[in-house]
Amino acid sequence: MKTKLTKAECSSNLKNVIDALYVLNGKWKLPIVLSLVNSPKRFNELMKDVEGISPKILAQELKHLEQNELVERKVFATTPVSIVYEASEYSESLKDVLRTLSDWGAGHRRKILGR
Amino acid sequence: MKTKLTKAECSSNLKNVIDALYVLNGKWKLPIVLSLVNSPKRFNELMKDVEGISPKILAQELKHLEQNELVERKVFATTPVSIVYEASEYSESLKDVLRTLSDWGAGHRRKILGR
DNA sequence: GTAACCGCTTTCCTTTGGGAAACTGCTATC
DNA sequence: GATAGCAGTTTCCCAAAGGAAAGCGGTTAC
Repeated sequence: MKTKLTKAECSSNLKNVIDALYVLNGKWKLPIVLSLVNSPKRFNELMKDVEGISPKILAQELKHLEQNELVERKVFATTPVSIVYEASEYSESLKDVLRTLSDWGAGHRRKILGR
Repeated sequence: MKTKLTKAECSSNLKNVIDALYVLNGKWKLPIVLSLVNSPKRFNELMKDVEGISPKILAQELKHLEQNELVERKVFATTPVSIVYEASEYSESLKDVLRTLSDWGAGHRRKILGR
């Protein structure tokens, strides 16, 4: 059964959607999170794994992701201290979001570009 | 059962997610689509309904949405011709995407801001 | 014929995001 | 003592996104 989105579904949820997009937006946030989901990494390891990112942007995006509790910065009291970034348990909540976006994106590309 | 995203879920789907975000991104695309889902509208009606948008941006975003087949531009041979924009049937496919994003966004705001 | 409406387009400007390069303070190694 | 690595920061620059204002070609109402 096909139904249009209701008015309620539209307007009352727009703010939520915009909030969600704000967290995921930008060129690097998802690549960083996905790299950390594969394995925790140190700053310079991330620099190598996330190809093309500059240290300024990486530092900035890590702060944003930390504030949103998607990434955790762990400091170990070795000498010298070692700092490791890892995807938080909460970042698993993105699973549904990313699967839905991925499915729609794949279908959309097929529809618009035919491949 | 909680599981981390698999490597396959991560890297192979990143491009799809980025494609999806590209279509939805920007300050105005969702407000325009949602306004048109409520009811089809003419250009100047949209200008009033989507508060704060400039004609340049509205025209530009409508073209983008048309290219992505989310919005249809219909020309009626009245005198003078009347032009009506409406949400396409395909735009209903966004329903799942928007519900998922809205749910996550709402939960996320509660988590981060506590409201 | 003049004013007003419709559906835009054009020009110019500001803001934002992102990139390149150099630099910093600390530690460790040679 | 010099060099290198870590985890960034700072400065400067460029490009893309977006906004304000004006204009434009057509139509219709006065």
